[in-house]
Amino acid sequence: MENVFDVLSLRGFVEQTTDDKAVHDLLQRPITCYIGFDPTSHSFHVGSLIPIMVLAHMQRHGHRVIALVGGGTALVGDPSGKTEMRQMLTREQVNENAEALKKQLARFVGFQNGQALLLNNADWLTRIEYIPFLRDIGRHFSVNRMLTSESCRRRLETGLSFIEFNYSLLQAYDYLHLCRTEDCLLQMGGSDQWGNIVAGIELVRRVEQRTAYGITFPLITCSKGNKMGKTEKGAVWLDPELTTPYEYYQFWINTSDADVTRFLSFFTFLPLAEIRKLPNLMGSDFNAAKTVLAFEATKLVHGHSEAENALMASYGLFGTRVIDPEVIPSSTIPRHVAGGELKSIPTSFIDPDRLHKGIPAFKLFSEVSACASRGAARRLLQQGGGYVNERRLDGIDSMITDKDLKKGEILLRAGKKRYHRIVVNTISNSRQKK
RNA sequence: GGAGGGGUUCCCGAGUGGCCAAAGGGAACAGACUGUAAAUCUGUCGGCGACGCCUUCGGAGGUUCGAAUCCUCCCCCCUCCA
Repeated sequence: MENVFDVLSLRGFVEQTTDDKAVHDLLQRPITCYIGFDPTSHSFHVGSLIPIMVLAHMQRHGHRVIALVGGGTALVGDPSGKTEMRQMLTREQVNENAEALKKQLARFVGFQNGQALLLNNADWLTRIEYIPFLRDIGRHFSVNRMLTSESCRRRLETGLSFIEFNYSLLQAYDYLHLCRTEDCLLQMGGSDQWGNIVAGIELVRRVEQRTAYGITFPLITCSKGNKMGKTEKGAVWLDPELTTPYEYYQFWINTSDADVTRFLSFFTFLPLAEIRKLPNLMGSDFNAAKTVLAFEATKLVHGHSEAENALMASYGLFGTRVIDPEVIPSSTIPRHVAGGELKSIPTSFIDPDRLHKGIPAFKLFSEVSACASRGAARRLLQQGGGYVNERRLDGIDSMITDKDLKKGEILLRAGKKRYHRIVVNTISNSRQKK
């Protein structure tokens, strides 16, 4: 079997390793590896996709993967990067979150038969006794050394509490623990975790006299250099309740040209050879590649049929695209469909009576949260960004009435690409808001 | 515990009695141009059926015709001293 390390490197996942050759050799045989995840939310967002994809690649290449939920470390706060101390969670919250995260993870990684584990470090960290910990673990850490670390130095300027300063000890202890109990010898993480990973490796060497390894991923940014995963509505979540499949699809299709091939290799399992073979993309050719990206990425998180719905809705709104069979042949994207079915775009229901009387457009836009507030909706209309059934509304006094109905629906558009569907409510009392 | 410096609208950061819903920048949004891209230019950027009203400048009171700005108490952060 192919060595994962080569796959990961070629796909751009590897930023740094503790020893390229040794890591490569290590991965020749099935091993156990882990990545830590933050359990402060009950859903991942796209920012966590890189580590998730790495776990998936690992497992696909026969390795056993551990997703470590930092329930214990979440009680402490990580000094690296963040300027603020992390908000602390109760164990119950962490457990709930961990359960939810596991479900999302299960779309990428199989947990059957122990081929993947989800562990919570609260299980061992909360049992630590202070004195033995100091004596057995603490002695191996040099404060001088810790102070020179990038993450500490930055925080020393703004202030760093002792509890945060200890974070890397706990992180290192996790590694030691997993090495002992699960024979885990590889930890991976974002580049901001480098220091913590190395600390763990050193602890393992000193205590167990074993050599452990580490890999870090690059921080994924858009080509513009800002962090990815944000839209006007905030973070892009994997949970369909927080970010619907349609919105998720839209997020990916709005990828910048410069990021498309990179994102295809990061966020899909499509063969690298095919991604590289994309016909030299020119101008609007990029859109075909983006469509594949959006479809595949949505399929991974929400399943094939949701991805197809999102695709159809997008075709209906933005025009159908025929995806050339030459473009990423392995993709299961439907290649010759006509769009139309809009049911997966954000939808609100409205009372027929209200519509009959007429509703000021700005009210309706804000009510269905196509705009953040009525003021924002007024601004939108003033600036010519409000549309009803693709007809631009002029003036802030525009009314929307049942004359605007088309087949019992009204299609609102805010700006260039934010659509919202209004459906007349036939069952009078189920007024729904989104 | 002592001395000093701070907490401003999403973020950074001006503002030290009325001209302040608060400079400037960033982010974001809209329009034009495009390809649901980028860059660029222009506009918007607390809430409200809105030439007015309401709520914001760490929290609570107070002085004043009038407070982000002055006073009192409290909370939090930073620096130095103990």
